[in-house]
Amino acid sequence: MSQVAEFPSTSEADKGQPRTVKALLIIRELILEGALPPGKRISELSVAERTGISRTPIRAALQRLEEEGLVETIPSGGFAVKSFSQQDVFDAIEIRGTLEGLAARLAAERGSMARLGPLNACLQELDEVVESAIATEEGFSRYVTANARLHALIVDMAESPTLERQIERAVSLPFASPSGFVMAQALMPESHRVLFVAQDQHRCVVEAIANREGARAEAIMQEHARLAGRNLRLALHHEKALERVPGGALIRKVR
Amino acid sequence: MSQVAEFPSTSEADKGQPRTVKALLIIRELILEGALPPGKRISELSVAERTGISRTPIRAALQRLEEEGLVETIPSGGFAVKSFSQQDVFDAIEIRGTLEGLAARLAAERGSMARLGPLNACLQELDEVVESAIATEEGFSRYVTANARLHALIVDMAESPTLERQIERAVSLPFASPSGFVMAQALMPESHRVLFVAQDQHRCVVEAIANREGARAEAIMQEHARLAGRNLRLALHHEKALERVPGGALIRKVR
DNA sequence: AGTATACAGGTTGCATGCAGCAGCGACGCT
DNA sequence: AGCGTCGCTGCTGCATGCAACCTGTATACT
Repeated sequence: MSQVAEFPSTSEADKGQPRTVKALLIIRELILEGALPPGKRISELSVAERTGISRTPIRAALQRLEEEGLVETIPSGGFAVKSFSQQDVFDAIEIRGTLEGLAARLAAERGSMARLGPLNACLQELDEVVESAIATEEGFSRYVTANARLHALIVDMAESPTLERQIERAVSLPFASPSGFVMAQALMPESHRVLFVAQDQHRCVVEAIANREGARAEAIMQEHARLAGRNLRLALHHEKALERVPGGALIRKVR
Repeated sequence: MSQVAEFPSTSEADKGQPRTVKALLIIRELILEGALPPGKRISELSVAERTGISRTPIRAALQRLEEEGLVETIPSGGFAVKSFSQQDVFDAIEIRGTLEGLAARLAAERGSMARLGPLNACLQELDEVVESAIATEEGFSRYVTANARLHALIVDMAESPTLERQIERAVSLPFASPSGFVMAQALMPESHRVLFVAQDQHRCVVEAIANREGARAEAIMQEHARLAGRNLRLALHHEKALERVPGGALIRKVR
């Protein structure tokens, strides 16, 4: 895990990025893949050596990661990898559901119906993935992409930059993201059917938005998020599955 | 506006603070009081000169302010003061209401009833302020303090650090805070009675929490936040009142 | 006259030096 | 032997130097 010269999969399109962004991506990746264990202090110098970037941008990246919630400051100075109780994760999911619910309601109340086109297209793509290719690894991958896009489209339709920012932040805890547990589901046959339920909710929420049924859209979206909570509960009993959850290593086994 | 040697009211207890925190407080104050007009680029060097702090901590403070949402990055580099449409402000208030509503529901569902003591004490203090001293300037000030404490106690009772963080962030836009418009109300007689309504909602939400009526607590808290929206609407017609809203200078007159 | 170009000033992004502090280990004292 | 104290090492927080970049202006050319 401690290759000295090379660093994780941030290979593509790193060249033009400013150093700070590069450092942010690298450190986030290191944390999520578990290379930096929770609770451990992150030495600026060691990261600087491993990445060839000087301490200044690394420091900046760590500050941003603290805002994201992945690291925390140590009273005596510096930063440490944060860890999360299971309750924390459930709460994060509930928060996302609440905010996405608000987005869905606003989309229903004030969204421009012109946006329904892309939404429906996205729905249809998800349908195809769920119906046909869901058994394959690549199918899950496609599902994750399309699922993320659908959620983004709904948030867009709310037309509230403030809300968008807030949701972005809520989702920056990766296991709270809409796609957080999908890849884990590939390993848990008993949760395959959850995808059908999820897709049904997708259809219902879009229908509710189209009908300007704000309260309904909100309620569905909240319940939709709770599916992730159920998957988390399942994954907590599957060691292998939890490994596939981004940032799963940060979840404390004992609460 | 450009006093060279001195800076705003950050006089008390600055000595022991690290430079970064000091810079953060100073810059935030400069923005909120309107010394740095919205849209204007914040020159690191000029702030450094005005504060006597070097560029490094100033830069760090600006990054944090960007996360808070008070400044934004300029594509060509550096930071600028952000401005907000009226819709942005309403949305920010709605988001706070949603999150505080979630907090109230969680407090009702899983909060420890031992926490009701301080809550009721706080309620009583608010009662006294509202009944007697509300006509005076100092009365409003006391109201702001106690109101902030009540809101904080409710959030505490939800016992969710994640949610607490998220609410902290939502409230970092100062005009979205529970106390954002209270000081403005002092200047708007027609909104005095709003305080009675607000206090009634305080009582009701605590009662709902005590009875473990989660849905009721959530709904009341959401509606409670919308009072701030009504005050905003009033304040937008009172030039003087808007001046008393922290960060009021950042709200664009035209949407 | 209008436009394009080149130059200059200022500003950021980054690297690095330095001082101060916290943590840790070893040594001496009781 | 146990405990307290001293010294050291490594680290962070901050200051500053430097190069690249963007912007704005003035000039020259069409």
